[in-house]
Amino acid sequence: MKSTIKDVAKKAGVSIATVSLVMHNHNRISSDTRKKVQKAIKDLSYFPSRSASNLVSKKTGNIGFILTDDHFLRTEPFYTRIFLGTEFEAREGELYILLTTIKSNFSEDDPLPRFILNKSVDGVIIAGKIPKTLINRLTLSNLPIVFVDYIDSSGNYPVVLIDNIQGGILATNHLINYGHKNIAFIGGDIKHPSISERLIGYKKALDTAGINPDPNIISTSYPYPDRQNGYTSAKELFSKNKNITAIFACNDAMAIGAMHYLKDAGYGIPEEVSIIGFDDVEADLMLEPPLTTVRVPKIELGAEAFRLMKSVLEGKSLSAKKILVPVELIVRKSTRDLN
Amino acid sequence: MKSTIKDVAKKAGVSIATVSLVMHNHNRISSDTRKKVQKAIKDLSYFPSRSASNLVSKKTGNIGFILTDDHFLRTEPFYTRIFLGTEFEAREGELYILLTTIKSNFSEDDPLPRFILNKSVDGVIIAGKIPKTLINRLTLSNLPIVFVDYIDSSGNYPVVLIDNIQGGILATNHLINYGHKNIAFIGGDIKHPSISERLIGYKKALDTAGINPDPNIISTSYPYPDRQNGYTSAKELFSKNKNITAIFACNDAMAIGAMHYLKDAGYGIPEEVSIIGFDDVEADLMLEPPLTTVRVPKIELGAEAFRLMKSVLEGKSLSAKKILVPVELIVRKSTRDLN
DNA sequence: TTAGTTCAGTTAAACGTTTAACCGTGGAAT
DNA sequence: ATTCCACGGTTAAACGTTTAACTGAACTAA
Repeated sequence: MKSTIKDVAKKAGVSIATVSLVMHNHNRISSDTRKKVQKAIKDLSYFPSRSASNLVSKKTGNIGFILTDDHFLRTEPFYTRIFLGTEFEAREGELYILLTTIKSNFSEDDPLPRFILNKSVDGVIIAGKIPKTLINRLTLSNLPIVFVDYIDSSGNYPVVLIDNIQGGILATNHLINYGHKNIAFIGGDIKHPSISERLIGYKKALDTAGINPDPNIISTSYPYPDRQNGYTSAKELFSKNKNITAIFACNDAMAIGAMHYLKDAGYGIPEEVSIIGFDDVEADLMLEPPLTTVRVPKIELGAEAFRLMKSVLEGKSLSAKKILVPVELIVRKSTRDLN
Repeated sequence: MKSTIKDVAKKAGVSIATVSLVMHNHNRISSDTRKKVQKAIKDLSYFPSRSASNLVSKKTGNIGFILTDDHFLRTEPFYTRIFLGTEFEAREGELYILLTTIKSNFSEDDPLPRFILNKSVDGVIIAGKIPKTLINRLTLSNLPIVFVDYIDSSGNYPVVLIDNIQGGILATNHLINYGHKNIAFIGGDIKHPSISERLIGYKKALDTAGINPDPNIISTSYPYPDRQNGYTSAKELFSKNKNITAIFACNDAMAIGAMHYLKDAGYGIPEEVSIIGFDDVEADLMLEPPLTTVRVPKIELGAEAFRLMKSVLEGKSLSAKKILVPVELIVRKSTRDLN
């Protein structure tokens, strides 16, 4: 039923090698023959067998995509969007993406993803922060690895990152331009490189504006950046300093949590307190007021990671190329111009 | 570097056929030989090449998993959990899951998922409601199809479903047992089979309790079951009938929307109005009060779908087996006992 | 003793590609 | 006229499995 390269060759009256060469756009073939073959391919709706071609080319044709359970199931679809970007980009080509999750607390004894163990992938894309022990063990497999939105400090890997410093500056400058001076920072986990970079951006912007950042209004000690911790951080911040007029939260989930606190505490948003988030997730638009934020192009991040992986596989790319994806300020209603 | 079946054969001093037979637990092999071979396999950490074995067995070793973008990116991780269940279950075996999304408004002209086009899967799992036109076109490919949490009315396919009627009864009975009589129903889209079944359960429970359902407090005309529509439905319901003391919402997103309305309108939950949802998503616990709901075992649904697919592939299962997965009442704080 | 059967393992073909090496033809250069 | 080369295509080996058919040894039954 399913047609093979032989059927095509017979129908076009050429050898199977010719068909193969046509499939790969090899230029050894005259355009006459090429057309004949292409017609045959179309008529028989021929698709080459992946197994056969992988077998001889010693590729698997798959890319593994690793996420932690937490990230995959996150309420705000952030990493799922990144995955989707990778999938979209892969659709153009021959490679398939094998998605798997690992436990967030992946330990020394947990088995590696099976596509690593039985060598069913040509490379691995890792999205978001994952346990160090996994990275170490992955390295042993000698597979090309590309990181997205996270890079282990020690590692020298190709990576696609958000331009976090720029984002931090963008957000902070927006507030500064709106006349704010007491700008609180809600970071969540300072050990996360993205957060520390956004903090750098924040400080840099403050510095160029000649504002001295009050360490009391910087909160960076909550390990998990969710709504709950956004709420708690905001509460803590206001207990230390009542003069805060604006908050820069390092992701929208924490921003939403902080907004909840502000409402509970009776602060008007943005009349009394302005707030800006980071990520740009759907929920932002449902909020009252809609959240001003820094947009992270999630689909683009995933697509870029795939392209990077491809160029690594083709040997085109230097082994540790870093790509910084720019972010964009999205002004909505949660920040107020004091001028 | 990577060892092949030949290496194992040489090391164990047998033929490659013997190795293959051992790998497949064939009983033609003496336990002595078997042990020798297994040792060699382990020593060389041999894994058979998927390409090679797929090539000869004419399988792809992959299962496609199709979701709409909407479902994949849904704020409440419902279908992503189902996918994860499938992935978990697949991890035990040899099959890989290829996840892809299609546009929710998939039309006649949109291309089929590429794994269908180039025949890279042995079967397809479809989760959630997808456009009819996709189903029709999929059928032409002659691939085994398994549905999860949705079944096209016309179709006679193997399917894993939630026991929606039971769920409807469970939810409604809970409210009845708590002494409620004016129980509103928020369904979203009545054309969705799950919703119509839950409505059946609702009416059945009311009926056995001798309560006559007021058609005015049944809302089933919003196409998309999200928070927004939950809010709107509740508002509408209360504008028609002020005596409602309880709401059964067909998913937690709509329940959350309805809760928002209740709060905005000044109704105490559960003092004045009780509310029960359906699905059991993480967000439920964050709510104030935490939402009583009907738990859908999402991971289990996905796992069951995979098992069903496997048995279909092995020819074990009748072509149109239906599996009903039971649901469970989770009582939290959003419903009040009037007795 | 002989023929048949079972057991445990081997042989070899087949799966559908890719690609290095080869080949024949026609023209260009000498 | 001879040599060379470019062009356009073909041949055939190789990739790593699975499995039907085969083989040889040991045992059984008559």
